[in-house]
Amino acid sequence: MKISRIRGFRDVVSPESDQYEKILRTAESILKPAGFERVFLPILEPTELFSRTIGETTDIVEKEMYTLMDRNEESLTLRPEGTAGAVRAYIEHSEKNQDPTWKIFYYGPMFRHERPQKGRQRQFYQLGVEIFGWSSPWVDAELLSLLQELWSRLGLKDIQLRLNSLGCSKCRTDYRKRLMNYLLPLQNRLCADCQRRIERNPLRVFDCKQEGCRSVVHAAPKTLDSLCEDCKGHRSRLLEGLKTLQVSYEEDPSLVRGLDYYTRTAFEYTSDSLGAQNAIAAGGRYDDLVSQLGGRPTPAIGVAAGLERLSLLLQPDKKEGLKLFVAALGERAAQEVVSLIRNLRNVGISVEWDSEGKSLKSQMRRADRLQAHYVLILGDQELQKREGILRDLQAQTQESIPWEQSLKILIDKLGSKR
RNA sequence: GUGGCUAUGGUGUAAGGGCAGCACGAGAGACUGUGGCUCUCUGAGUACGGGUUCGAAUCCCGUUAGCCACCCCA
Repeated sequence: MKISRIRGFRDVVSPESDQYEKILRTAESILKPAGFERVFLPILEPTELFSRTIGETTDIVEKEMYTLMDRNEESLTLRPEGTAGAVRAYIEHSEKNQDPTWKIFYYGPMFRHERPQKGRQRQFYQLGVEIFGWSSPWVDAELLSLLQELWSRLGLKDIQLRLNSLGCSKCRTDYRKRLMNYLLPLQNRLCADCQRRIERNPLRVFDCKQEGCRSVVHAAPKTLDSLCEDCKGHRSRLLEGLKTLQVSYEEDPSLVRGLDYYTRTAFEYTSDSLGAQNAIAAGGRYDDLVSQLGGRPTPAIGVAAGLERLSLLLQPDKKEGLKLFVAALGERAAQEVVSLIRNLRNVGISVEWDSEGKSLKSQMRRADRLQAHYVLILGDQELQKREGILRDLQAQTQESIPWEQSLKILIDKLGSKR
């Protein structure tokens, strides 16, 4: 019986996988010089880690988590996002080595039980970046600047940065009160979903796309107006920093994030060419999260970028052609050829061959299809003469080379190119 | 989770109650040891399960999956 993949879980194969690689390589080349270390974090965590951090009333926790019982009756969950696990790791890590700062990035699968759509899978891949231990708005500005650099090096155009400040826990509760006071008398103008949201999570009303709700929200008090002096200062210094670093942005007071732990800076990168699933990366500051999970109070900021959405935006790269195809005719030729192939590969020259003993024509065809630059032909005649034929497929020329020196000759000829 | 649309070789498509065809790709050959162009041949398909009918790719129902919107979000 054929067993097929489960819904929303995909095999990421070439050329998409090549693009994931490219994104990761590029990100690494930007982040490493900025002092970030690459970490590998667990995919499975205690359920409580997510329910406590992301927010009990969020969609993610309420209905999208892959939760399972371990053999010892402990409830475990496949991580729906990366930050909670990173914070957990930070707490354990910083206890050990006394250093309150940590700059990390990681990459891996996340899991949410949503209805699949283009750019939305149940297992999806995120690149996460987290910075622990600094509260200065310069850190926010630098992170946004690194991201801008990443988009630009990946050749992405038309990426918008939307920015908001949600305030610290104090201004958030103040604001929440003001917002509820404003919304309650207007309840009947809101859709059913939003009426429920007022009590549970009034900020979410801002996300609603219903006509009635939008008009109500339009005149609603904004987070920006409720910021305390410190938060206002943080915001304005961040905006100055962005100016200095020439990071372009657009302020969006209605931007609230789907996770409850954000404080102060919240941001989202979107692209117009992705349809409804238009967010390619998002993040923000979460200054209370570390202490909330039992660590020493530590300010932090982070971002998550979705690889499938990024790769949808990337132009496909043309594949690098093969350097050498070895056409060995017969078993004896195969015996001669295999260690040469290994040695060439060991110095970084890409080599393929076909061990099925196909006809020369068939092997030449394959070499052509693989866009090989050269073909090395070894058959009975060549074995007799102890030489091989090296054909340059692009130049359409060929020459005989003495077999005993073939390794050296090939390395000379093919090694340094490109 | 809700609603809509869709499902034919590996890929892209035709047949709209009556013989499942075409193109590309793949494999072999024409060229007996040399790729690309050309030609020939070969393999490969109606997502799955029911129903209507003399007869179903085609009509109906269910399932599954994909896409789109909602929702949500990366």
